[in-house]
Amino acid sequence: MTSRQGPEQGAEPAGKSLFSLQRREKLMDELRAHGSITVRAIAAELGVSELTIRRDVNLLAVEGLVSRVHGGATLPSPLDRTASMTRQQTNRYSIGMVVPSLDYYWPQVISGARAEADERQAKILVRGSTYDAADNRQQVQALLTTQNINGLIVAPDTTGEAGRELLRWLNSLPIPVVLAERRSPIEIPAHRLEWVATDHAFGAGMATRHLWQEGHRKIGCMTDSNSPTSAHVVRGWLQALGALRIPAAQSVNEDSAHVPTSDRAEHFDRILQLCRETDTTAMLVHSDTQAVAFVQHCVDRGVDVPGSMAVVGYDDEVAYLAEPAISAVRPPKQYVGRLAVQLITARISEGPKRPVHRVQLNPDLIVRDSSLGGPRSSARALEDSL
Amino acid sequence: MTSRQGPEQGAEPAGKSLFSLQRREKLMDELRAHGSITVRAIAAELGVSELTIRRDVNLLAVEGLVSRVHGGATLPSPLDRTASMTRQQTNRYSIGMVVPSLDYYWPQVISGARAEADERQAKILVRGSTYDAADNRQQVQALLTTQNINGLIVAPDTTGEAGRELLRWLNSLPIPVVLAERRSPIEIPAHRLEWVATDHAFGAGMATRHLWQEGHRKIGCMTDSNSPTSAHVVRGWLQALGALRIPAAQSVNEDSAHVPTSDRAEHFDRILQLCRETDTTAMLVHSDTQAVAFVQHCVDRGVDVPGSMAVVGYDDEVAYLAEPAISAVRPPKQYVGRLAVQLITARISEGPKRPVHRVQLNPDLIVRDSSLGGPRSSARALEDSL
DNA sequence: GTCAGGTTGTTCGATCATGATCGATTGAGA
DNA sequence: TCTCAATCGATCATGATCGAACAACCTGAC
Repeated sequence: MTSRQGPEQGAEPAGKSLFSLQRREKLMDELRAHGSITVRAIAAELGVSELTIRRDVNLLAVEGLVSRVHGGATLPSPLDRTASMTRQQTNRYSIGMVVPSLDYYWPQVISGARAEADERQAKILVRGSTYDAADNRQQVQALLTTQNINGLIVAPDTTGEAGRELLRWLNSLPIPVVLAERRSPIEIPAHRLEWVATDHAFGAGMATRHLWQEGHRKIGCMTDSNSPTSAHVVRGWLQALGALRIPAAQSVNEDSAHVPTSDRAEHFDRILQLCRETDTTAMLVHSDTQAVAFVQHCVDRGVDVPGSMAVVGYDDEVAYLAEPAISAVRPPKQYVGRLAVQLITARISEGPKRPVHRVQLNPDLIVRDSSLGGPRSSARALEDSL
Repeated sequence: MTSRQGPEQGAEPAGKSLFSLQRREKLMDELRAHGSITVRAIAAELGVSELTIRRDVNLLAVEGLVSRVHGGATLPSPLDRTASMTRQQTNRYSIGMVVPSLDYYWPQVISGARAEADERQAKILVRGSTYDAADNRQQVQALLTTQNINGLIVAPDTTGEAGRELLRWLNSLPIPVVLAERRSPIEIPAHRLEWVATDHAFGAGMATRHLWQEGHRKIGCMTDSNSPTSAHVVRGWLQALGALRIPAAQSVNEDSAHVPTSDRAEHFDRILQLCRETDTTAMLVHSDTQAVAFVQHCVDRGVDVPGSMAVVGYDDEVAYLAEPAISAVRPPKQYVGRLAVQLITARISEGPKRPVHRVQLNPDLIVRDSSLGGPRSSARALEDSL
């Protein structure tokens, strides 16, 4: 509603008179930028009398937003004895949240975010989107224009030129932005973006090492390149193979992204065939739903799990439902949501002086039956069973 | 983010006068960093009379925030009978902290950690060590056996086999461990180690891009391979060169680690010579102390800074002291300490269910005079001046 | 037009922060 | 234990800053 001028008011000290609210905003900006202000300097800069500024400072001090000192004000300091003891104000922020899916993975992230927001008396406004940059932007835009939000948590598509452009745009928004389960590239244009993401490469590595420790010496990987997670899983798997001195070139690495459900059985048969040919006795399967289907297929084909084919799923939504129950890597989804809210609220209250935070969380490995015991009678069993 | 900052800012002696509250905060910072202060030193540093400092100390002593001693003040000691008995209940946690240096870089990290610990009613026990794995271990061992600590913050040597072994040992300790300004490798044996570290590569990249934007097209790098930071600085610099399409192979990249002070002038002359030969008009210099010496040398040799040689220092301890004042990358040291304490206390109270956190913080670029304006008359001026 | 309510500016005595002086006190070394 | 230099605190002077009271101004409602 109020049209703001440029970042610096520039040449007109006494130009358009600001409303008191804008004055106080400006004052807080200066304060956050420099850590302190003098009444005199601000009064001169805004072209108002010092008394007016003093009144503003008093007002802000009552709200606990600044500490009054003789001659000016500083950021609230614990040394400030006059600080009101009623710390927890009606500090309610509105935080927008745009996630690419409302039925897979993200509900738990949202739940974590909501829990944290409750504790901080903030409100979360969620919008579902897709895994597509254009739609991401549309949803964010909708939040920005229809709601009055103080910060944004978003899990955008970061791939391709559209993804990079989207990141640049997010980086330039006037409100703080935190990416969830996404990283900003090292490029400068996104230098303000903070993020919290699960270290999926670590998780994949952990799963691979677990299979190795159980006795498997050929470990394959089944991916779903539809998901942005898959690239990290493959990276972690390859890294682990390297560390374990397993030749990656001969390892089974199949993608199921574009296999229609009708061809799934055939697809799995081909993978089992590949495993037999390469003596592969264990598979890391991205998306546990896929893992459940794969284990089911193995059981149907008489392939013993885990005796002839050990399976670790990546992600842990339904892995426990299979028979046998599937070991799975479990990303700390609740914590991702919680942390995103923590980052955004801290950023809103501390301003740009706070350094940009980028957090990785390690997933857990939940060991169930599908990966225990090591290969039994090696590839023979698998061969016999077919 | 990049912030423009006048010459007066920070801790310079005769700079802008601070408010009393800020003085007291600064005083507490110093106190937390070093454990004690002298009235004289603080008075000199802040450019105020000793009486003023004494008054501040009295004030803080009345609030129980310091213990007065003859000539200065110390952190509140239980032996101090004058302390108001309004103290809260006993500390909830004791946190050990082992840092490789007590006079460079780390005091500010300690100060941040102590400040955060105060707010969480925890106690920090600091031990100075060296940049050597064996001594790191000894100091940690000493803390473990002589004190009853609930968690450990440590900045160990992570290089070589000794470093890896040390990390394995730290990972296996029965108490939570957080690394400060160090990362654990992707290796599994350190999978429980959490860390918080400045993204020095990002900082170096930011500095390089800043120089590029100022018009420099050949940007060199001077390192100090004694420091564990240097490798990251070089990495960030090279990355940025790549992104800016500056050929790295022909770029000046010199190390000053093993140059004795006596040969320094000669060493700098050689670097200037190299810059002339390669048309290099800007240098990123690791450790701002080195940058100060380098700028001094340039001025002595009649090389105009920033006209003929622009300089950005890495680290911002003394960069503002040079003439001209040196632009510098400033790591968020206070925040590193704060965050380390946050991580360790959260880990202690939430237990192993909490996922492993690994946090990177971005440094700031403080732009001063030594890098502004771009190359003037290119390499000619540099050549003429020699 | 007028009046109420809000915001801003001016004046001036009160208050505050700081430094200088100078005895009183302290404590480390002889 | 003694001594002496360093440190401390009471007091005052000075200049800057603050706040109460009132005046001026703007705005919108009736």
